[in-house]
Amino acid sequence: MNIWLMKSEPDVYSFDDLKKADKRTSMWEGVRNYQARNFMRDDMCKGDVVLFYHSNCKEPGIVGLAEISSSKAYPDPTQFDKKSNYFDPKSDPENPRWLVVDVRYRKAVKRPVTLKEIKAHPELGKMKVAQRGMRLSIQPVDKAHYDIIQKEFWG
DNA sequence: GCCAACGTTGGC
DNA sequence: GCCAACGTTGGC
Repeated sequence: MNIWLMKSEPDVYSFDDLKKADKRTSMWEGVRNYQARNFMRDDMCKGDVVLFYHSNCKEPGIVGLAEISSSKAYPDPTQFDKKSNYFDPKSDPENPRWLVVDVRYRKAVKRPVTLKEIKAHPELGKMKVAQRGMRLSIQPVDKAHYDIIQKEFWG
């Protein structure tokens, strides 16, 4: 089982939005970065754990736990939707460039694990998300880091 | 709102 | 294939 950190801007799609979604599940649409796409395509498995991270907001940090609920990645419909912000005219419908997975809500944290705390923590500070200039929106998480978060924040 | 860091694009 | 210019991300 893999563990992932997935970023979302709460103004665009928050952890609460996922909770309120039909079946508490949503397509993770709009990924337009090849490295992140490749994680979805090559490495994600149904049941993988997801740390849901709020970015570009007042208090960035991990706000909840989710899981991958599709058995594999599949084409992102928004790439072909001219009205979508995620429309990509260069993507060929015969060979779609961008993929999604389904993500299902699991539970909220007792309190958010803020980026500030992550950076200040001797171990968690080593997480990718804490590193300077780290913009990747889907990141693998070490089990050791997940265990710490689980112990200290889900208790 | 600022701006550093990064990924992508496109001319050459 | 190089690299400058550009657009985006995302913390602050």
